[in-house]
Amino acid sequence: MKIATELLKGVLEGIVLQRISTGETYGYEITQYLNAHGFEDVVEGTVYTILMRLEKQHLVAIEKKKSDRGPARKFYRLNVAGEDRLIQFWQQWAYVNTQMTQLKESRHD
Amino acid sequence: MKIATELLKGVLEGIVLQRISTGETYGYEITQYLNAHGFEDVVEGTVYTILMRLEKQHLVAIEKKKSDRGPARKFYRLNVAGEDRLIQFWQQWAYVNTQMTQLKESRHD
DNA sequence: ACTGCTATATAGTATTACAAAGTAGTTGGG
DNA sequence: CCCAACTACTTTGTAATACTATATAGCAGT
Repeated sequence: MKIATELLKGVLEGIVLQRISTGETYGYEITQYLNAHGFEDVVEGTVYTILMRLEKQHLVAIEKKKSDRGPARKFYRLNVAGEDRLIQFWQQWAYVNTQMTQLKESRHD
Repeated sequence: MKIATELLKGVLEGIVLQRISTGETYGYEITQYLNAHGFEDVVEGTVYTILMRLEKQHLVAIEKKKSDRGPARKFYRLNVAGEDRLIQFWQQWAYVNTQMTQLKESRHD
């Protein structure tokens, strides 16, 4: 499904954090995963910008490892600040979700 | 609850469309309503820019009416294109929601 | 060599929410 | 009458973020 890119703002960062939190991973793999799981139009450039943003905000630990299939990979793991941010993200998401549902179901007086 | 403004991008337009769809309304009222229903930090400037965007995209019909309490109000109603857009919005929202839930519950192999 | 896949990086653009300030009409208190 | 408070709309500028497009590079198979 085609998703308006504006609807992904803020969401994609949460998704990337979530993906990293379940085990160390790297940009290319994250992109492939998202493309195969409902976010078909997300491109590499987007994921890499997010990863570099996370790094700049000190939410991740990075380790470079050689690959047997191509260039070296930069593996990401969440640090404590990253885990906190992820928790916050899901709380906000749940909250927005709740409010949206109520809004949709409510009528004018 | 404090919501990251990035998480509202795209969402607010849908909310405003939804609010208009349940009966003709105007900017100030929409702002008040949102502030009282989970979106406390949304300010007038934001709502008015959205309304003008909707107008520019020909999704609404506008009627100016005198108020007994202050300056004249600009009332908004959705036209057919606006209704379509609203339907699309909820479809995309539901889709993203589904994918997010699956993503949160999934683990690395 | 060339193609394709793996992998990272970055410059530029469009969109959008928010901050901040301004303009105006109406009402009620002093 | 003046001023504050509330109602109501508008506009300018800024920050954040996803996307477009492109570049770089390693490795494998033909």
